[in-house]
Amino acid sequence: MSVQERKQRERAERERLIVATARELAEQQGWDAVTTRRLAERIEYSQPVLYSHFRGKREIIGAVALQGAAELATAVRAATSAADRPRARVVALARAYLDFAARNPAVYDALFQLDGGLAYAQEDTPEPLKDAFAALLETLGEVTGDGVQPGLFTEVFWAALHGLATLTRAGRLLPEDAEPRVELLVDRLAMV
Amino acid sequence: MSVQERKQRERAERERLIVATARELAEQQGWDAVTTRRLAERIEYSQPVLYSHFRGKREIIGAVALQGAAELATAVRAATSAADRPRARVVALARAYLDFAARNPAVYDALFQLDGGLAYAQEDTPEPLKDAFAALLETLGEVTGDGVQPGLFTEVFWAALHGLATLTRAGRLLPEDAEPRVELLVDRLAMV
DNA sequence: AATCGATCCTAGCACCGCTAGACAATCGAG
DNA sequence: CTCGATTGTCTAGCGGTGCTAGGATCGATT
Repeated sequence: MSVQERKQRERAERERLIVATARELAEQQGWDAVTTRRLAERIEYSQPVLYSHFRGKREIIGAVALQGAAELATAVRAATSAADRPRARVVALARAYLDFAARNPAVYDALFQLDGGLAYAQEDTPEPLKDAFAALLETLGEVTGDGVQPGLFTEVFWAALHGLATLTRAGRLLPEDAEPRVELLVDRLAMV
Repeated sequence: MSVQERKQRERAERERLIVATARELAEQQGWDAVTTRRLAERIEYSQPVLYSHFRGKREIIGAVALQGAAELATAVRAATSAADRPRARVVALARAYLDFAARNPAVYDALFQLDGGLAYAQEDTPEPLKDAFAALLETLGEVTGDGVQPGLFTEVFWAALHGLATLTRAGRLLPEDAEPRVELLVDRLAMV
């Protein structure tokens, strides 16, 4: 029995290695550089091994995305829990979100820009994604204002953050004015 | 002389054909399906002809993007000019923007999602892009509110719209609630 | 120790963006 | 009108991509 268990452990370990390597390579040189050949070479296995763990490249992207979603949720919760007043919590949330996107561009791309084959806003949405949204909802729910559904408010606030994150990263917005943009967004959207 | 002129005209015509075909193909089957081979086949020329008009595929995407920017600006101006009160203009702007993104997903991708090799937020930004931003600024400038730069406000509002557009298109937001999201966004962000 | 199943790799498919070089059509000079 | 030069286009091919079939090899079990 323990032989099989060891094999399973090694297999799981190798799968982690694949995801970590893909993520690392993507952060270093962009997702375009993450080819199955390069990835296989880095983990020191041949290409087909990748396909014994994942259906294809998109599933590898999806795995990185799920990892990122969990980290994003953690980062947001850590930032908001450190602030005591509602407005400060929202500001902290916004900063943490944009900071995460800026520091982990490849992961953010895997989450929201690339096709990782993940289902969103549905019944079978993976848990980490639902939880990341929940992390936003926890803080934004208390500044939603009257007559508005917290879920709807969170979607709009999230969309605004997402827009800022992607447009900034794509060079459409200059990063210098990031802070006043956050201030403006929070001042107007959040009912504090 | 007129022979050369005719050739130039034919060349320009063929260039339009390339851009139009690329756009059409992208809208029909997505940008992944826009390969140089398929594109060449559709315009009934060989691949290298494409490279006598554009440096490469990204420049073709860029050409579609510029076309889209001009149309977006037109659509926004048409929508806003049909409304008489400031709030109605902002709502019309938001609807027109999201509508454009929903109706021309491939063009919207070329503009903001893909790499078309275009410069943004800079000195040498192509005119259509600057003009599209100007179209937003014209309407949003009058609802910016005190103590805020219209440019900054426009960036934030635009980012929110962009976020809604992309997240909706990617299946991250359900399209059913689009209208209340717009209402919420305008109610909160615009100082009417 | 022999067997047999799991595991992995080599080799290759069809496709991608892009380009060198051959070829044909057209133009201008004599 | 002829002939060389120029312009335009195409065929063929390069190195790369994601992905997979099929053979080889290894190791656990009998």
